[in-house]
Amino acid sequence: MGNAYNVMAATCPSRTVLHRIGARWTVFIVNALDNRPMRFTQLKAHIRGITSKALTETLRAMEYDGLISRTETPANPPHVEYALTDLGRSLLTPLRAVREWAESHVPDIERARAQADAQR
Amino acid sequence: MGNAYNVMAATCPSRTVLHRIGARWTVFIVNALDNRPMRFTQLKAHIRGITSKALTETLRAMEYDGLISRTETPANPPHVEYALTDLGRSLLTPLRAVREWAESHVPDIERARAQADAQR
DNA sequence: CGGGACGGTATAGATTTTATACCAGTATCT
DNA sequence: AGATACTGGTATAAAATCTATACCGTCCCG
Repeated sequence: MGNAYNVMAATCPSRTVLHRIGARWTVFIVNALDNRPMRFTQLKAHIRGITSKALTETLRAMEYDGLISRTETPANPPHVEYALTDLGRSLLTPLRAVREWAESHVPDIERARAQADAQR
Repeated sequence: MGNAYNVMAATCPSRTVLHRIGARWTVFIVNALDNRPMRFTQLKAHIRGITSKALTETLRAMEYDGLISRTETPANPPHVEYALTDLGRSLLTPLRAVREWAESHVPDIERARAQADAQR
């Protein structure tokens, strides 16, 4: 019982989905919201190096896709919380694995690069 | 015993790694080489919509990072085979999960988008 | 009144991706 | 012999995306 979608097909909707979840900052936001909701400035501080614009745009796209919820509490200073939805939480499993792979294979990659550099 | 790397730090080497494995076409190539080596034109035909340039550059970067091997067999017409290395195969597990998530959650995402569109 | 926190926008420049064409070497067809 | 096709790519320019930097309005605190 495979499903009908195949990312290898240029026009398959799953490719759009893969493109979205593979976007530059999505993996960071999903991992950041892992176990707690976060506010805009918290996210910006936590994901070092992201600009407000990139954060805003990625959050908007993820909200549109139903991966996160945006909750505005009327108060001042303004209080806006972002949290993973159930759908977003289901994405956490694979994306956490990707993050963990990156963090645990740095030495392997550096070794491969050094070896490739030495070869020439 | 966590490791010393953290992708949330702007200058952590793991971020460079994450950036590389999150690059546009890496997930496609890793999944395509899943169970068999493939030649350039096979890959290009299998991953519908990729251009020669994107394929060449992604393959070169992945080879540099030690994720794939490139084997040129002296024959004509030219015969060049790309295959996952052990390191690349270890990346297959998380990236296959990402691909599968994309393929299996298309209806959820489409539903969320339709609902967001309806709301305005 | 001055200054800061919050949740962002605006604008322009840099980088990356895509589209389109083209190439050299060999083999095969006519 | 000449035309054609397949392989594994390059070259070039245009289009899309990402980053850097500055700035905003509202409110509160002192």
